Formats: sequence, structure tokens, C-alpha cells
Amino acid sequence: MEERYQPHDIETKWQHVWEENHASRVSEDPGKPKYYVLEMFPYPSGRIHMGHVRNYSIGDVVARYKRMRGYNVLHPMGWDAFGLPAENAAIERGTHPEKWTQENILYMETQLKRLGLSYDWEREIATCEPAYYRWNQWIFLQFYKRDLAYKKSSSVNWCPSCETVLANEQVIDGTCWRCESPVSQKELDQWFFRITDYAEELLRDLDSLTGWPDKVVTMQRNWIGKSVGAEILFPVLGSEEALRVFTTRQDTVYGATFVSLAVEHPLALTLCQDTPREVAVKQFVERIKNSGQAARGSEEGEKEGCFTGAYCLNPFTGEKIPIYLANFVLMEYGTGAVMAVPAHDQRDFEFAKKYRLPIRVVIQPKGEVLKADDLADAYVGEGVMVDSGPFTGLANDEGKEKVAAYLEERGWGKKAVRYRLRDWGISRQRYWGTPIPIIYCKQCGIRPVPEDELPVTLPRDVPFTGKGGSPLLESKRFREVECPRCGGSARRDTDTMDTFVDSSWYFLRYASADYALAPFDPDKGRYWMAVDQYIGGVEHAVLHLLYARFFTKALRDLGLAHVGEPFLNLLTQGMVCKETFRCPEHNWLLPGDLMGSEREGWKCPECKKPVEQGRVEKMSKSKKNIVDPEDLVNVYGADTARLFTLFAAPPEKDLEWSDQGVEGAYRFLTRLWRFALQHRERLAGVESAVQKEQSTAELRELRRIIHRTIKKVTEDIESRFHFNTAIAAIMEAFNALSTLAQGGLKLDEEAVLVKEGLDAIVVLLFPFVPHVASELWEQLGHGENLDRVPWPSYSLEALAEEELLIVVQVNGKVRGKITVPADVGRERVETEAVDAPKVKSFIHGKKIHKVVYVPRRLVNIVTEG
RNA sequence: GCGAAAGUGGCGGAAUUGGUAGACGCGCAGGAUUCAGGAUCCUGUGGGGUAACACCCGUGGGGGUUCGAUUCCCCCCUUUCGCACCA
Repeated sequence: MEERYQPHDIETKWQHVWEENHASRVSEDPGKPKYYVLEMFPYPSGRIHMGHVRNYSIGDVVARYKRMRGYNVLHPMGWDAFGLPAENAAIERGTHPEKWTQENILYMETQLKRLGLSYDWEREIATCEPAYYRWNQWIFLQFYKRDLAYKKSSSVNWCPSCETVLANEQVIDGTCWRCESPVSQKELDQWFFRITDYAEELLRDLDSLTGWPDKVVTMQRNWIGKSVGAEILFPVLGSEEALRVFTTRQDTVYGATFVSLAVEHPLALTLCQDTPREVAVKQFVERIKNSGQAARGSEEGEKEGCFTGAYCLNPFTGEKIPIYLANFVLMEYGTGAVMAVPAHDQRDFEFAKKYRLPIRVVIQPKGEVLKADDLADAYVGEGVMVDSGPFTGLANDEGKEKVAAYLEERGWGKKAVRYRLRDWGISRQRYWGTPIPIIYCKQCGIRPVPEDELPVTLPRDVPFTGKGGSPLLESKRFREVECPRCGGSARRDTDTMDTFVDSSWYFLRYASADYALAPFDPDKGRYWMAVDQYIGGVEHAVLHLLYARFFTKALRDLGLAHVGEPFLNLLTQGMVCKETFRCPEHNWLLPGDLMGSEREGWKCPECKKPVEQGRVEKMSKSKKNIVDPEDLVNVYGADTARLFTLFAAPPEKDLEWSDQGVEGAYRFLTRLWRFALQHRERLAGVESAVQKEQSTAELRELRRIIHRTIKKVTEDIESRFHFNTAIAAIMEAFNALSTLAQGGLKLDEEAVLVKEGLDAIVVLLFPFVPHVASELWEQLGHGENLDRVPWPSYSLEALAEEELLIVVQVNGKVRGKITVPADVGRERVETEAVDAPKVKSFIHGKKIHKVVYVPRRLVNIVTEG
């Protein structure tokens, strides 16, 4: 008679029900509080992976929970559909990027639907559709109008393997973020977005992001990299020129004994022209330039330089000081020239030692006297200014202000603020992206495509060879156009935009995914924005999350958006990892998921070396340690997949995959299923009204557990998204119900209570395992679908304890436990504590020094001696 | 090198404001059921110690504050992540 738990039948059934009822469709409803929960949209790579399952399960719990709490919940999904893999597939397999992408989207969509995720699919977007990317182009043109987009020739990061430019944010340790090839520099004409205009605001508003992890805020702050200091002019001797240096330590200017230039500095070669130094300088410049950026970065430590033969004047000391080229000075930061203060900067110190340049101490730390000859390292700390003309005797932080003011008065320079953040280069020499809506005319120069001619669509008839730059160059029909102004022959920009442009505003598009008059309907944008909860991987901490903030601010200044920050709360979920055993040399994986003793005999089939220890590594195709979510759903169903990923670890931490853990999650659902069906008829027969007072202490305790569970689950979801402990609490409550039911539920009173408890458990489980919860809800005889049922509330009356378990300590060690009525006072608790059997023997013969009483919890008896 | 986070049973992880360390799950052991295996159910499960208690030890290591520390402070070790000549 017992029906087995059949996840697939149940899941298919409820997915249909939800689809027919449009259970997750939303519209703007001013009568309800809105809640916008968003997970970072995926790249349509072909199949979903376990990281997606985790990300979207977390988001779905939040969405379903908030719906049950009465919020009008926007929970959309879409596709970050432009990008290189589609083009690579085209090159490798002869398919078209669009076809490949569309097929992947269709397949992954069914995969997501099988997980029972409660998206409003009517708002689905794909960034590769002209209806979407036309607004990339439109936004680009608005930026262009306001000088937020501009073109310049500059040295850019170039990935020779991907044959495209990379943004600074996309260069990781000198290598391409995607293919890990070493990145080189190339001089190219590129479009840039002026994100640096927003550097200060992007930095300042980080303080308002209290719902973001500190880690991400810190990373963004460091990335923006604000430095406050001064620019000082050092006149070049025998020339009209002056070297402009940037420093944050103008308080040490009296210790500047030389100046260092980057090899790319415009004066590097002119200073030594027609002098005996010319040859040596040229050789040095060539050598350093050719050593490549990666090498220059990694060869930290070895300072190298070359004297230019020229001198300049330190305006403060009036001294003539030499000008050097130095390998560690970067042209991209500051002015490409630095005043060198060897006594107070470690790099200058090493440089001065190597080239025997003078070292002059101008800051003395408190209670010490530094001597230049004795220094082993530069002193970079605080102190008092010495040998510093009129500033001698000032504390150095005060001196900073005074020196800066003084040099402005004298016209020797000015106060200055510098940022590490640089403008965002968005041109990409690839096909599968948004065409840049710009036309170049020999007569009229750079002409924007008129807005009513948007979108500029991608031509389909282009060859994909993987060679020779952008495929768009090959399409004559695309490339050759008329100038929108003079009608003469002109050519289109054949670059496409960085795909991070697409994802910089997609969260706004969801507010009105079909809107045809603007990127989004302003009224709807106003209703839904900002995103209340954003969920995704931490790898976007300075890429997507910074660009999206920039776009939101820029769109606000264009009068489109009305918020300055897109994401109020951010949850960065951890990676999905798996313990893997591999031969380090041959990359052989241990087969399956073997346990303890089984592992011991395993040897690499290539070299026969035994496997010693497993490593927990991120699941990835290249490491061959992935578990395919589709296999998992086929075997156990979506609810088990969801339950396991939510239960195994709190969302922000890495999750270690365990096949046994999955079994455990499945086992719990099976037990719950059997329990409900086994008692269904008995429970249906009892009076559903909850009794006010249970007749035994045991039953009253069970009722307390039920309500405590509701409270705990609510708080765990609400305050910190700790779904693992919420699920644990539900399991505990279920165990308590099972224990009671072992007696056969002979009394109606018992059955009523079990019914209350089981109903509560099923409702509480709905956000986590919506299919099985819905089915059980129906099986238990409830008419309405569970997705319409409000979140349960707990009763304070039911929570009230009748008796308290008080821990008794003697000198801080637990020696006994006593049970007292909840309403007794301190004196009686202490008396009983002292009288407790074990406690007595521990205080026997000793004088009681004091008694610490923590109400409702603990008594600590402190003895003398 | 700088910055941040973390270190708890055989494993994943609990312990929300300093108050019974190890919830929940996995694994393991014993038992029931079964021809057998699997599944299921029951019991036990930090280490030492004991016939059983008692008791002792125990949250990376060492100090400190406190009646009491996984929790707060100082020093050190390890791991992970981020930045890495930013003047």
C-alpha cells in the first residue's frame, strides 16, 4: 500500500502546475512591498554546472521565501550570450555563433526548468538579441554625446591567443583571464568609457554598501586606489622644461636627491640627445621595454637604472640633482616621473645604494636618531621633519599640508589626487558582440550612427577562420556605408563591445524586458530598482560589479535610472569543490568516489605510483572532477540536488561535494515522504484545531519544538541566509515527530500535534524543496497549492518553557545539571544547585567565595583556595 | 612583501550578545529484518580512563583578561584568497 517517493513524477507534475498558473509571473503592484532578487545570469556554455545549481538554488530559496512573506517578488533569468566561446565553436566546428548560442540557451533553459526554479520566464532576455544590444548601442551614443565614451590611441593589453584587447580588469597576473596566455602590449585605436570620471563617487559610495561583504568592498577600494598628494615641478637644467612628479610624500621633499623616470617617459630620450649618454640610455630603454610587462612585474626586487646625464633642480633645496631612468617607474601611473627620497622610500633606497646616490634623512621617528650611513632600510613611518628649511620641527603629517600649500603659493606645483583606476577600454576585435555604432568618414571624421538607425545588426555572412583580426572586417556589406552626414563613402567601426558592457545594465532591462522605446521603462525601473539581493560568485568583485555600479551612476546622470547603486545586498557564494585523488604527473583521476580503505590500493595506471592524499579542488572540466547536475537530477531528482547543495555548507563558503551527502539528503526526503503517507489517514481524521493545552509535559515539549523550529528557520533565512542550519532544525523537528509517532498515535491529542508539526515542516521546506513539499501538502489534504500559503508564524505562548535546565558549575567546570520551574527566583536555584549531588562533593570542605548566576541558564559556584 | 578571511571529531559542518563544545548530516560499530546483498528500522559514536561509574584531556600552538573563552586581547604557526614595484 505504501507509495514510493518518485521524485520525477512529482517534479514534472508540479512544474506543469506552476507553469500553467504562472506562479512566478509578476507585475508592478503598488499595494505590495517589492523585492528584487537576482542571480548573476549565466553564459550559455552548453550545460549548467554545479556552481549554477548552487547559485540558483540559493536565489530560489530567497525568492520563494519572500513571496510567502507577502512580497511582490521579481525573480528573472536571462543569458549573457555574447562572448568568445561561441566564436571558438564556430571556428572549430563550422557552426555559426548564433546557432550555437541559441541551441545552448534552449538546452540550458530546460535544465533550469527541471530544477524547479521560480523565475518569471516572460522576462527572459539574451544579450545577443538585437532587441537587447540595440540599447547597448544607444547607451554608447548617449555616453559619446556626453564625452563619457571617447576614442584614443593607446597602449593596450593584447591577448595574442584570443587576438583581442583586454581591459585592465581582465588581466590576471600578466595573463589573459580567459585563456591564461601571457598578455602583451599593443598600440591601438580604441574606444574607452570614462569610468575615471566616477572614481571618487564609486569610492565614496562603497561606504553605503553595508549589505556587501567587506572583502568585495575592500577589493573595489584597492582597485580604485585613491592617493592624495601633490604634483611638484622640478625644472630641468639648461632647458625650458620641467619634470612633473607626483608624490604622496611631499613632506620628504627635502630628502629628494634625484629624480627617476619611466623608460616610456617623453623626456627619456630627449634629455640625453646629442650627449655622450645617448647610446647607453637608448640601449637601456630598449632592453627594459623588450623585457615585457610580465617579466617587469615578476622581477620584483632587482632595481635597475641608467643616468641620463641631465640634471634638474629640487625647488625646495635649490640643489642640482641627477635625472635617472628606472625600470620600476611606471608610465601609466602618476606622471611617469618620481622624486626619489632614498631615506624614506624602500625602492629609492635600494636604487641609491646600487648607484651610490646620496641618502638624506629628513624624517626622524620619535625617540630615535636615524643616520643616513647606518640605515639598512628606508624609514617609511611617521616622525618629525628635520633639515627641511622652514618646515623643520613639524610632525610629518602636518608638514604634508604645509608643504602642499607652500608649493601652490610659489607656483612650484599643486595638490593632486591620483587613482589607480583607469578608463575602461571596450573595443574588441571579435565578431560575437555588440557592434560599435560609429562610422568613419574621410570628410566628416567620427560620426555616430543616427539613433533611429539602431540597431546596427551583426551580419551573418562572415567567415570564421580564427585568423587576421575581426571577422567583421571581412564583410564588405557591413563595413562600407554612407556617411550619415555627407552621404559620402565611409566605413563602419568593425570592433565590437566588451561583453561586460552587456552585463552592466541587464538588471535594469528585467524591469521591462520588452520595452521598445528605451533600455527600460522608467516607471517600471523606478518601481523595481534597486536589486534587493544579488547573488553570484566573488570572481566578479572588481569586474562586473564595478562596471555595473559605474553604469548605474552614469545612467542616473543621463536621467534614466533613479538610483545610484544597483545592488543593495550582495551575497558571494562559495565554489563547489570536490576531493580529488590524482597522479600529479599523469593527471589520472581516482575512479568514482571511493572511501577510506578502498583508496589505499589505488595506483596510477600510467606510472603505478600509489595515490597518497586527496586535494579539495574547484570542480572544473579541465580538472576532470565535475559532477554533472543532469546526472544528479536524473538519479535523485531536483529536490535532492537543491537540498544537498543548500545543506552541505553555508552559502558564502566553499562547498565540498560528497556523493554520500547527496544520499543523505535523498534519504531525508524519502523518510519524510514515507512518514507523511503512512500517517496521512490517521491525521486526516483528527480535529484540525490546535489544542491550547497538551495533557503531558512530553507533548507540550513537542509543541515547543515545532514552534521553536518555525522561529529558527525564519531567523536563519531572514538574518543571514544560513540555510544549512535552517534545514538541520527542520530535520530535528522531524526526528521529534517520528519519535512520538513510534507509539502509534493512539491518542487524538498526539495525532493533532503531529499534524500541526508535519504541516509546519512541509511549509517550512517549500522554499528549499518545492516539489516534494507541494506534493505532500496536497497528499495531506490541503486544498490550496502550497505556493499560495503564507509563511507560518510561531506562537510565543507555545514557546514558553515550563521548566529550565540549569547548568551547575563549580569553579567554571560543569559538575551537574538541575531542572527547576521556569518561574522560580535566584535564591531557590542557588540553593538547589549547591545541594545537587555531584556538586556537593566538589564544594565539600571549601568555603563558597561567590556564586555567579546567569538567569535561566547557569550557576557557577566559586570556592576559595 | 602588504591586506583580508579561515583553522573545531574519521568527514561536511553547529554553537546568533563570553555561559552544557561537537546540533544536523555523512561515515563507522553493534543489533533487528532478510536465503543473501541492498534498502529500512533501533542503539552507540571527540580522546584517554573504568567492569560500569567517577575522573582527566580536548576547538592550530603559546600567553593574557574573566567566576567562566571556540567566542575578547597579544605573540607565533599553517592554509586559502586578493593586491603585488601605484611613488
